[in-house]
Amino acid sequence: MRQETIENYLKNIYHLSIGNKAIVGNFQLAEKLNIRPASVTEGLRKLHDLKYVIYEKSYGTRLTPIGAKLALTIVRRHRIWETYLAKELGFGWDEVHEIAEELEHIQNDKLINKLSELLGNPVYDPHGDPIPDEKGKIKKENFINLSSAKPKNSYKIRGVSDHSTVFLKYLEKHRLIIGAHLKIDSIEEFDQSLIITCNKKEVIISPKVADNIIVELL
Amino acid sequence: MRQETIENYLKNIYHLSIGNKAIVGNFQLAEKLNIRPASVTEGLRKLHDLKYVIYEKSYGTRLTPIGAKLALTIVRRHRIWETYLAKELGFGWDEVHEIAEELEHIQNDKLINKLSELLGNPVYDPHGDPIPDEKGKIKKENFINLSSAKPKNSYKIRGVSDHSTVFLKYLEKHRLIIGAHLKIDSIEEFDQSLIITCNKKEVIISPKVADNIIVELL
DNA sequence: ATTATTAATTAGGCATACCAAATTTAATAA
DNA sequence: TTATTAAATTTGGTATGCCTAATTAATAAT
Repeated sequence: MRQETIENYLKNIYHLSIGNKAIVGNFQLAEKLNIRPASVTEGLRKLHDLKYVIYEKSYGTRLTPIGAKLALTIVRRHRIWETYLAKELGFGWDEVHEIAEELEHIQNDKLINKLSELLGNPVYDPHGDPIPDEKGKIKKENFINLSSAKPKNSYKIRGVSDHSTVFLKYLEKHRLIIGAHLKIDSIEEFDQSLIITCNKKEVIISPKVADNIIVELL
Repeated sequence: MRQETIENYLKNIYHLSIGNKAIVGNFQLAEKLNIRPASVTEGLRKLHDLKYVIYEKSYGTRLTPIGAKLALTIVRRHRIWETYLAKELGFGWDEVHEIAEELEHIQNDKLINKLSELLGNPVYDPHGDPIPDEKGKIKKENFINLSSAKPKNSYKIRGVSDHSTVFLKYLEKHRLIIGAHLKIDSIEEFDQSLIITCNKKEVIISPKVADNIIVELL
């Protein structure tokens, strides 16, 4: 199996098992990998043989310790590159994801460690995601999705789940950036829209948008 | 055809047509690409269809303007990355080639231009090779191989043809680095070894080594 | 000019990573 | 419990990029 293929599978299994539940289904994984479920079945069987995952057919998949370690290596590479591109080269937070998607497959740990050092060993990337350290240790915070926040409470934006350019450009337009404070005024009963105050301005946010903003209760 | 495959073919055709002659043979190209001649025949037919090369069977191959442009893009990427790794991240000149071999396939011109700018738009990489500019324009110098240098003349080292770690470590050990001045004392008749003086020390150099050192007559 | 020799091509094959269509398995609702 | 629906798997197939072995073409040597 090509190294890049392995890495893309493991990375996405990792993200799915963090974001949703421990056991990952083929259908979701197929969507993330942009391939058909039939191909995923095949790929997972190989990754199982390679001891990267435990794949029980028609049930689900989870990472082995070996697989998790490699997954975290890729996540680290990705987030270090994103941080580097934004901080050192002046790319926008909406541009870095795509480039890092390629750079994360460069096989050289010394390179990543040098970049990390140059950046002062950052713990968060430009999207607010925690960067695993060299050993794969990653900060675990109990931030929540804005979509599950309660009215009248105040929150601080800590990150985003969607990294696409369109989404990030949208957030920027409304000044909904990492670190910003916001208060939930009310929740629209009809469609679950949030009416929030941020930067002294009222903004209405769709449930889909709220679902991709990560906040911390203040 | 995968982009990386295309790029590796074109890059190597470019290097062979500069170093040797305009028309490149399959056998040499196979060696450079580390694949068998039979596979090269197949690859070249495809590159011909894609208009990157003009391939005349059993005769040879040359780049089209389109192909040359892409080849120079790859060469630029490679050399910018090498310079970046050496100058900004402190990698040794013997380490950078391998890493750049991967990095050169990252598809983002803005990235390369930002790196170039950060470095002050360098014209030479750590091995003394000229870096093409954004338009593909590359400095053409008439340096010569040390192996074709004449006794009693003095030269300045301007570059190397082989970029392998072993070779570069060897040169470093003898202080035969870019910029160093040397004088050819004599040429051994028996095996064409060169007896040279560099940094006030006499060094004996094999023809193979001399063939991979590029010098300028002083 | 004929013969070696070396290079290039053809023919037939293999592994990877994907696919669509048909089928099976599991989960959910009636 | 059975019917319905959704997810996962199997089967058979494709394109890519390589390979070896056999053959043909070009080059060099006698």
